[in-house]
Parts: sequence; structure tokens; C-alpha cells
Amino acid sequence: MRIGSSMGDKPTIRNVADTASVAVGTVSRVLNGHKSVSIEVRRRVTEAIEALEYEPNRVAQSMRLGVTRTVALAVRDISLPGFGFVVNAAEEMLRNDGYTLLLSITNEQKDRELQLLRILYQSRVDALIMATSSEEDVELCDQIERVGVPVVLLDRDVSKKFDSITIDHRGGTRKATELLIGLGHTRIALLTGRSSLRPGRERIAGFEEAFAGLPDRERNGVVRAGGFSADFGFRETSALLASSPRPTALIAGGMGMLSGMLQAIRSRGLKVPDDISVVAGADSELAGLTDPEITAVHWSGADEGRLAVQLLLNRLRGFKEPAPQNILLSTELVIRGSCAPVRE
Amino acid sequence: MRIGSSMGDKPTIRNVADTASVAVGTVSRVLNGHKSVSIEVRRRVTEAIEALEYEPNRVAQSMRLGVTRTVALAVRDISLPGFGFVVNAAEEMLRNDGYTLLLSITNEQKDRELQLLRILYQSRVDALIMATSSEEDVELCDQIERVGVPVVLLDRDVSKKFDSITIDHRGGTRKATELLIGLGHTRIALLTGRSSLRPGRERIAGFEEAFAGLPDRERNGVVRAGGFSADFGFRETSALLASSPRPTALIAGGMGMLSGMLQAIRSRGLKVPDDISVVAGADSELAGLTDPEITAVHWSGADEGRLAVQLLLNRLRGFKEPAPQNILLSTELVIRGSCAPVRE
DNA sequence: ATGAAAGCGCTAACAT
DNA sequence: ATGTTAGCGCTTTCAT
Repeated sequence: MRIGSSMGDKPTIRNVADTASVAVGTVSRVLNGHKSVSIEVRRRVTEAIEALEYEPNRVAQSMRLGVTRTVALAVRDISLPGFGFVVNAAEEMLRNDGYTLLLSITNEQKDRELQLLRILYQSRVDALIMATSSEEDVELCDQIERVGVPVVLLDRDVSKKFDSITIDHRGGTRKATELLIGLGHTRIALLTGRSSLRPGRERIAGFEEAFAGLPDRERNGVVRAGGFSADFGFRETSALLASSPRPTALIAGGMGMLSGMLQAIRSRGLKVPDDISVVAGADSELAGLTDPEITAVHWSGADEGRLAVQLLLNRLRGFKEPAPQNILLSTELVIRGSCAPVRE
Repeated sequence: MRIGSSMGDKPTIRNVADTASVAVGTVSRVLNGHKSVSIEVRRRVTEAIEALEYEPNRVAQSMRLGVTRTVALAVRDISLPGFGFVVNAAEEMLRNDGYTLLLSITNEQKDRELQLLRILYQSRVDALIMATSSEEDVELCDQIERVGVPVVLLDRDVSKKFDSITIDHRGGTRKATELLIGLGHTRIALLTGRSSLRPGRERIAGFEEAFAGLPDRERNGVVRAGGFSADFGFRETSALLASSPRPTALIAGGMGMLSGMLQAIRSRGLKVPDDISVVAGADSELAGLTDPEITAVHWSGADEGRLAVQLLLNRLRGFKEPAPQNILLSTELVIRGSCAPVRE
């Protein structure tokens, strides 16, 4: 069988060499800008390249050089509002450095992650940006390490082993909770992801920090940790609103959760902020456009993406940072109109 | 210089062969499931593979086979609400077929697209899904064809040359406009992208179709075609609301545009739907969560992504469809609470 | 300054 | 059933 039949018949360095009547090595030298090529030969080669519309074959280059100029980015779900900014920024930065982005959706399923890591190993990607489904799973960690390339975790904490960009959910949630407490709320519910994952864990910690100074009888915070999804937000909010006494304030501690929470509030016929105060634990277009607008914990997804790539590029350029680097990205509380003083 | 030094020292088929005391060809046969391998040898090879944790090098396979099992997807901006679903679905379907997704952001800039196409050519991707910045630009078309692989355009119409998945914006906008006209509105403004691109062009056509039956003095539709962005939506809405007589109904004909439009309406102190009726030309989480919820033209982004990949896979599997395939994805009008009868 | 040739890891054709 | 080998396109070392 003819080799490479499906690759089309793109010109190779051999064709260029023949056309310019030089050796392939010389063409390679021209392509890679080596100085030791005479003006005359360089001209002939350049002309041949243009005449043939030659483009180097990156697969062959990767084969020879042992580097693919490819970085993989694996996220749970790219349709979640926040991730778009991260990916946009990461792609742009990678592109500017000559890298290509390989995107994978994990759905937060371990088997997909494992399968993915195998593919990435086989594909010989140069680096890896990932939000894993677990921080403790040994098999997962092992497989990540086995890929054998620089890794940056997104909002995950395996800090002894891997670089990471983390978000200060703790500080953000603390500020949000303090705002609510300052308004007289004490029956506040935090809905967030399971505490085995950093975002949920840190939000819970911040929540508890805010309550720490209060007298015992005012420590009425309740935590529902189980997921980041709109679905979870809807179910838990509905349950909470049906309980008695019901919370007077709610914090939606997850990227996709706000919509479910608002839906539940609305379907129960309650008004924000008169009947109930709401804070979003992650900012989004949605938070800024509801009526009233929703007070939210904000951070820059673009910075998150850029910093992740920056860390990667440092490693790839061989700056041998001995220890894992863990960068904490700050959050700020954007005050809008969804929180009001408590009323009995 | 040692070759492949940065690739780590992953075991090769050679190592497996040595460990199992067989020839590399035999290992290859085992890997690729050829029948003509004795039980005994197959066992030895399998053991060696596991012992060494060997994984085939896809770069080498690509080199040899002339196929990379990689598909590129290029969109304007992945943070736009709608694209996430398309990409999610496309990635899932590609993965199930053993393909890997390469994602690029074009920002709707021609130079980026051109640069990208060069990289994709060099990378020898197997296929291409793309929403181009232009349907007429000859250079762009030429470069797309030069990549020499199956292409599916997303909501673009170059139907003589390329496969495409297109959305029925025309029907959707017609239905939206008819709804508004039925409510007594005639001073309706459509904000959408430039008419040189299919989505804008088709929305304008649907808009005009809806007005076609009306007597001349009621044909007061106005079109502002120039962009799909929230920014454009804000600016044009602001201008429109300041004009006199101002429109009584607005259609936001773009994926990211609704937010800008609502912001402009709000900053002018107007209420939806009492002061002004609004329809979103693209549905989103936002449209379902404002108060009132926004009536919107809806379609399935997931279907869009899946169909695009389906078309690609058909081509890649060599079903030689002679002519370009152009699939039209239907839209429906989701009636919510943002449209009210006109009042003077 | 340039040519010749080795070799990256793999598959398939060709032997045996 | 299995071993041997050519060759995919490229870069780099070694000659000259």
C-alpha cells in the first residue's frame, strides 16, 4: 500500500531540495535560519519554497525533535460560563508562543480522565493544564505523572506534586458571608461542591471563618456541599426554602449554580432581596443582568488561563523551578443589589 | 545532540520486542490485532507491554500512516454562551471516534485565520470545523482548500465549495417578528451582524419577510447590522432609544448581544415589556433568568456540533459524497414574558 | 558552505 | 507464524 496516501500529496523538503538543486540538509538550514548558507543558495531555496508552496511537516518535525508544540487543556464542561474566558486566554497565550491547544472535556468522570491521560501520553503533548475530578485519587495522580510533562492544575490542590493556579474562594466567601452577617443575617445557607475538592472546601472554610466571631446562638450557617451544577442549586435551594425556619440568605458557591438557585427562588414566588438575599460565589454575565443584579464573588478567568500558561512556559523553557509553584488568584466581592437587611 | 531528549525516555516498540524476544513487526501485529500471531507469542508480547507500561507513539504512527486523528475547530470566541454547547458536543463525538480536538480562537480576524490555516496545514490535521470571518474572501477560501482536508463551515454559506451546518435564523427571526407584529408593533428594530455574513443576512431576510404582507405605512422596521457583540447591542440600543419616535420592540440578533441591549434599556430606565418588547435572536441561560424572561429564538448548539462532526466523519470514512452537504438546523420561538401588546 | 547519511518509532510489504 | 527491512519527512552530525 502506498504510504501516506490519505495525507494528500503535499510537497516535502526533498521536492524543495530537488527544485533548488541542493541537498535536503541545506533546505533545512534555510528553513531554520542557520547563518551558514550563501546568499545565492538561500535565494534559490526560498524561491523553490514559494514556487511549491512548501510548508514543513510538523509531524515529521515532532518525530525528529521529540517535541510536539502542543498543550492539552482538560476541563469539566466548556459550556460553563466561567471556563470560556480561561480557555480564550490560554489559547491566545499559547498561540503567541507557537503552541497549539488540544481541548478535552472530562465531565468530571475519572474514567474519562484516565482515558484522556493515556491519549495525551500517546500523543506526546508537551504539557498539560487540568481541573481533575479528585485531588486524592492515587491512580489519577500516578497517571498524570506518567505523562511525564509539566502540569498545571486549575483550582486543585495537590501542591506537593503539581503546579497550580488556585482561586481565593475562601476569602471571597468570607467577604460575602461577612456582608450578609453585617446585614443581620445569621440563617445563611452555603451551597457548594463537595468538600473533597478545593473550591468547595475553601468556600466552606471561608464561610466558617466569617461565623467564627459570633456568639454560639447566632451560628446558624448551614452548608450543603454536593455539586456545582445548576441542577444541584435548584434541588437544594428548593429543599432549603421548604424547610422551617428557612434561611434568610443564600450563597451560590459554584460556577453554574446561580441559575438553578434563582429558578428555585422564583418558582416559590419569593423576591430577591426582599424575601431572601443572594450572593453568587462566582460572577457571570447572568449575575450582572438579573433584576436586581446579583452581588457576586469575582475573579478574572482570563488571568487564571494566562497564569496557567505562564507557569507551563516557564517549565518548558527549562527554568528548573525545583518546587511546585502554587499561585493564588485573588477574588473581590462585587456589591450589587441582591442583599438587603434581614427582616423578621 | 541526543535526539528526542525532551521527550522523556518512554519505552518504544523496540524495547517491547527485545523484552519479549520477538521482532518489532510482531509487536506491531499484536498491537494492531492481526490474527496471524500465535497464542504464545501474543502472550509474551502482551506481558512485555504491561511490564514496560508501553504506549504506542502517536507521532510515529501519524508519520507512518499519514493520518493524525486530529480535528481542528476554530471559533470566534469560546466565551460566547452558545459555542460551549457546540464544542462540548463536537469534542464528545470526536473522542468516541478516536479523534482529538484542536481548538483555536480566531477573534473573527482574517489574519489570525490565515495564520491558523497555515499551522493546521503544517500539523496535518485530518479535518476542519470553522466559522470563518468571511464568505467571499477568495484568499481565505483558497487557504481553506489548500489544507486539503474535509471542512465543515459553521453557520456560513459557501455552499458550492464546503459542507456546512447552518441555522434557520431566517425562519426564527420571521416568527419573532410576526409575533411582535401580531401584538401591534410596527416600529421594530432588528440589531444583528453585518449582512455579508450568513447569520445577519438571514435574520434580515426573515425580518423583511414578516413585514412583506403589511401596508406600506406600517413597514417601519429598522435594521442595524454591524456586529454580534454585547457592545454593539449596547451602543445601537442606546441610540435607538434616544431617537424619536423610538421603536416599540427590539430584536437582539446575535449570540452575545442580548446583555448589551438589556443594559441599555435598563440604563435608560425603561421596563420590559411595558415600555418596550424584546426578543432574543439566540437563546441562552440569560434569556431564561431575567425578569421577565426573554422570548427567544432557540436551536440546539449540541446538535450543531454533532452534525458537523457527523459530516466530517462521513468524509473521513471515505463515503464520497460528490457534492457539498448543507444541513439546515431548525429554530423554534420560545415564548416567554418579554413581549406585550403595543401601547401608545 | 554544502552534501551525505543516520535515525526518531512505527507499519506493511516482503521474505522465509 | 515470524523476522527483516524500507521508508514516512525532518534535523543534525560528520565529512569535505
